[in-house]
Amino acid sequence: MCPMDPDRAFDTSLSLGLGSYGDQEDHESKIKKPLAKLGGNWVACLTIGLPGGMACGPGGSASGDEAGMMASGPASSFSNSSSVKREKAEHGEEEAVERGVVSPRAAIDVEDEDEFSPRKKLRLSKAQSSILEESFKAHTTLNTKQKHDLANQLNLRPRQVEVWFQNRRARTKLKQTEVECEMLKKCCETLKEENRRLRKELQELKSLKPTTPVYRQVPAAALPLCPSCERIRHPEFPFSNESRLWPAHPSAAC
DNA sequence: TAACCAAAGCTCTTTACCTCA
DNA sequence: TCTGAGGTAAAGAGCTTTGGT
Repeated sequence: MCPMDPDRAFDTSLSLGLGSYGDQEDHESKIKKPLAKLGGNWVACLTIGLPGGMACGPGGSASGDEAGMMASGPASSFSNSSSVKREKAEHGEEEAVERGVVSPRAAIDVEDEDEFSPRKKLRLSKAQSSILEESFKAHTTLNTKQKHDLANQLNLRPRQVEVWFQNRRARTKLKQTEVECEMLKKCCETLKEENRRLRKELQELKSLKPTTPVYRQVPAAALPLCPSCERIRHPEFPFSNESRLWPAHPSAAC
């Protein structure tokens, strides 16, 4: 599989009998790629299946007053020093923000981009995550205008919104893969059971009519095929040696 | 019209940080 | 208090598409 070829990669993972994608295409995305199809039924199911507000992560330290949080600016914060950690541990994140120990994200980004280390880990507030989730439900990819609008609304950088959507698509795809894996496992079990049942049936038929040639009871689909032309093996010599396996075969390769 | 190039955007993978049991 | 696992924001590599020249 070529990881850099989304088409092929996606075909490999999705062509295994699910076939229930919606026709929804993200018309605002200029790339009509398979991932855009994830905006269809499967994504909808997965999204609904996730617990509400899950995307805000395990932090959950918010008091639940989301309106208040949004009104006072993003509660997202960085832990850039041990003193900040201590402050947050002792007084809670919101209080740290209020006390100015943890700066609002927007102020850091816009005004002092280079003040902190390159890896700036933030945690989105519940309100921010909720809005992003709602937006993701509407469209799994964003055009430039949508990205900037959302960034303004959430007081984030457009790049952060972009990254969030990238990660969100990745999570969706991962979930989807897990769902498919489970379905394939079940399918495999069903086929195994069917195989056992047919074998048992075959044994019973054999015991009833021991003189009947076996090949007449075997469905065509179960007969061996020529690897080059895929013709069914000649019924007159079902168990003959290799030189007589394909007596009427037109190909010299066999 | 074809070839080239740069920018933008995407996926995939990895890294770093945070939280929790 | 320490630690490992899990979740997730962010970064980097590489690819594709698109628009300009």
